[in-house]
Amino acid sequence: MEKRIVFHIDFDYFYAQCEEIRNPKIKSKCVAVCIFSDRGGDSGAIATANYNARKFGVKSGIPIMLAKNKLKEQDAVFLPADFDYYSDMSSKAMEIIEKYADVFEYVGRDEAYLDVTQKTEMNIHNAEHLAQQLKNEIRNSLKLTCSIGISPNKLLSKIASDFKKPDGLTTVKPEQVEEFLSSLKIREIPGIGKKTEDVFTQMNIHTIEELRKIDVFDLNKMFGRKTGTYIFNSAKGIDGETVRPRPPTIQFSKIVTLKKNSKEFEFLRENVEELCVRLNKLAIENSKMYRSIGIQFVNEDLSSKTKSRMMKNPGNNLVEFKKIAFQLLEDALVEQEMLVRRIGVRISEFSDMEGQSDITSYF
DNA sequence: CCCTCGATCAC
DNA sequence: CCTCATATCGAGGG
Repeated sequence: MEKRIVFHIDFDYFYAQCEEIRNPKIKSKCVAVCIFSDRGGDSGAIATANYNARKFGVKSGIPIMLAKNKLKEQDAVFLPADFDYYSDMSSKAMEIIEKYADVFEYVGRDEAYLDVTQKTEMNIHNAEHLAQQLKNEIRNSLKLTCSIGISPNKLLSKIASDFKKPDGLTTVKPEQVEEFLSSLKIREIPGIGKKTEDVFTQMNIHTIEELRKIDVFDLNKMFGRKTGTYIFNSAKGIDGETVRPRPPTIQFSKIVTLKKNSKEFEFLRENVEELCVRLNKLAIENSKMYRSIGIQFVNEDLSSKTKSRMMKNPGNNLVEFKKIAFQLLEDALVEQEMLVRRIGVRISEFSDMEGQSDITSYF
């Protein structure tokens, strides 16, 4: 278990690339894949954009309206997200990728880790050759491009796959780790987002080289034991996480944007009910019972509030589910000042059904 | 040790 | 102008 060779594979601008594959005519244009909310009009956000669009500042997460404004002078297409199609494309690609791995870890529709230590006999040249073959095979069979990072661990490979995109291949050998990381922005470390970055900016810390100078005790004080230690190790490229198949999902959630902002119980109740129905169906499809139920408000100002409750016993009875969800809603509304923009429901603390779903069948 | 809740990340 | 879904951590209270 001493040394490893790990790949991180990332499909380039995945949803937008899928759309280009389906309709190559749009490849020369700006392509933005949109998630429209239930408000109508252009309310919603960008899921992904191709590189033509990114040149104009259009990226995932920004409002559709803003993206349209940025691209108003351009030849651009705005397409509604078609997740079934992307999932199908993803499955086909993952099927190919698995074959190249000793151990395969699915991370999401557009991401995976591979441990290839055995397959490459721990040889970097073999690894680079294998990665190139893999890129070729998925390009030839699906017309899909991806970027791959190769290194001794998951952390470095993830950073490396992001280093050169699209269609990149980046290797970080053990002796190159320090040099590779030094010049990078701390934001490149997965898990360091906007908030964490802001804290370091305040301290005039921008690069990983600068980050390395901070004491682990100080980091622990600032971010807590787990995160502090994680950041400390990451700055040195240290990561012991093994590549392994993903454990089963431990929660399901659904959230909707309300037709209008509101804090009226009856209106919110109807929306919650709909979400309960969909989630309960999902639980049953997956043979899961849940023990915890939660609701979430996203307020007008985008701040959020959650309420949750644990049941004595796991179950998946829709009537019980709704009763608890409505109660949580009522409780949450008591102190509620602001209008609610979006409302969500969550179930967790799963246990498997195992045929004990219907106790009457025992008699 | 268990529960609830907010914060953060990242998509 | 602001989607959707999941996971994780830590504080605070029992």
